[in-house]
Amino acid sequence: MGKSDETRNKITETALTSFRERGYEQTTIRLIASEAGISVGNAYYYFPTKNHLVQELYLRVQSEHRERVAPIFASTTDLPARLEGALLAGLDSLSPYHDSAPGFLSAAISPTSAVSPFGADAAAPRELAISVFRDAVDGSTNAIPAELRQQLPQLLWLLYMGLALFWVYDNSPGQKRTRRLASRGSKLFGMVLPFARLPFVRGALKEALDIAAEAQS
Amino acid sequence: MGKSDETRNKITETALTSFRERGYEQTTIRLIASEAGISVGNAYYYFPTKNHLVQELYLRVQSEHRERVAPIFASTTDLPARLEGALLAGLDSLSPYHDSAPGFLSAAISPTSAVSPFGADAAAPRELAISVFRDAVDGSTNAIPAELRQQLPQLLWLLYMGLALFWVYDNSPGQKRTRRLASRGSKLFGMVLPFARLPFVRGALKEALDIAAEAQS
DNA sequence: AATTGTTTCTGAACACGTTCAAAACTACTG
DNA sequence: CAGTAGTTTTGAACGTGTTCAGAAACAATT
Repeated sequence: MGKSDETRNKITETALTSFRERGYEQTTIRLIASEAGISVGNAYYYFPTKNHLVQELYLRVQSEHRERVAPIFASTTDLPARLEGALLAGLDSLSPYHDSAPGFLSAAISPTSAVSPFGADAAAPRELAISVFRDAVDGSTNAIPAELRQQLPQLLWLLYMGLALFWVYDNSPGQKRTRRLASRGSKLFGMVLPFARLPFVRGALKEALDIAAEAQS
Repeated sequence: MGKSDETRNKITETALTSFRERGYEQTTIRLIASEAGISVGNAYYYFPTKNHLVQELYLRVQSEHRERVAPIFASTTDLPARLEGALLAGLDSLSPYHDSAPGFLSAAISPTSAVSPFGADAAAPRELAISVFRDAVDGSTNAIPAELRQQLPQLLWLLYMGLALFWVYDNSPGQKRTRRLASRGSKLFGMVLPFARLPFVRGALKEALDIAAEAQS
C-alpha cells in the first residue's frame, strides 16, 4: 500500500467514524483533516467534495445491508417474507445514522450531488442496491407474471427508498413506526400478489408496468 | 403599512424575484440585502433563515396552483380528469423553478428545515396543499368507498410529492416525461378505481388504508 | 423637552466548504 | 550526484449563511 492509499484510507476512516459519532454537519472538513493529521487542502486532493465522503458511507451501509440480508434469504423462499427481511435489514443497517439522517438526506437528495441515489454519478452503487431486491425476487418460489418479475426489483428498491425517506422523518422510539410499516406493507404485498395473475388484473398491471418502464430514462 | 412591513415586503419581493431569475444558490443573502437596500443583519431580523424565504416562495407557488386548478375543477366532475388537471397545474406552477429545483429540494427536504413539506413547521401550508386534492375528490361524482374517499386527498397529495420529486430529476425538454407520467398515471387510476368497490378487493384496500392511517403520526 | 424603553437596523465577525498557487516530496534519467 | 518531471501536501484566501453587540430610530411617559 503506497503512501497515497494510506492517506486516503486515513481520511476515509476518520470521516466515517466522525459521521457515525458526530453526524454529518458536525463533521467538518477541518475536523477530519485535523484528526487525520493532514491539511485541509490535502483532503480535497483525494475527495473533491464532502459529499464524496458520504458516498463511502453509502457503500459501507450497503455492504452491511447485504451481509444482514444473506441469512434471511437463506431461510425462506417466500417473496413477501424475503421482502420484509430485506426492508428490515436495510433499516437495521441505517439505524446508527438516524440522528443525523436529515443532514445526510439534504446532502444526498440533490440531483447535482454525487451521492444522489437517483443521479447518474451513483449508477454503480444503485445497481448494487437494486441487486439486493433482485436476489429477493430471483430466490423466491412465488408465481409471478414474467413482466412483473422483470421490473419488480427496481420497483421494490424504489419502495425501499420511500421507506427510507419515511424513516428519516420517523422519530418514534427505535423508528418502530417505520418497521411496522415495512412489515405490514410486506404482508399486504403478499395478500395482493396472487391477484396479479388474474386475467382482468393483468391489463391494469401491464399498463402500470409500461408507465414505470417509460418513466425510467 | 408600517415601516416594518415595508422592509419585510421589500425583502420578500427581492428574494422571490431573485429566486426566479437566479435560482436558490445564486441568491445570496448579501445580494438580497444589497438589492433591497438594507443590511445583511436586517434581513435576519425578519427571516431567521434563508429557508424561511423559500417558504414565501412555497406559498406563492401554492396559490398559483390553486388559481390554475380552479377552471379545471369547474369543467369536469370526473375524478381521474380532475386529478390529472391538478397534477399538471401543479407542474405548471413549478415550472419556472425547474432549473434551480435541486437547490430548493435540498433546502426543503430536511425535517429540520422550516420548509419541509412533511415537517411540523409547515403544517399549515401542507394542509392548504392537501386541500387542492380534497377539492378534487369532493367535487367528483365517481363512486368511491367511504374509507377511501376520506383518505384519498392525503394519498393523492403524497403521490403529487413523489411526482414533484420525479420532476426535479426530469431533464427531458419541458419536463415532458413528468407530464406524461402524470397523465398516464391519472388514466390508470381511472381504470382501477371502479374495482375498489369489488368485495374481494375491499379487504386489501381496507388493510392498505389502515396501514396508511397508522403511518401518519 | 427630556428620559426611558422598545423596535429596527448595522456591519464586523465567525465557522463553514471549497479553491489554488506554491512548497515539499518522490521517482526516475542523464 | 544533479536535474527534471510528476505526485502529494500545505495553508492562506474566497464567498457563503449566520450571529451579535451595539447604534439609530421611534414611541411613550414624565
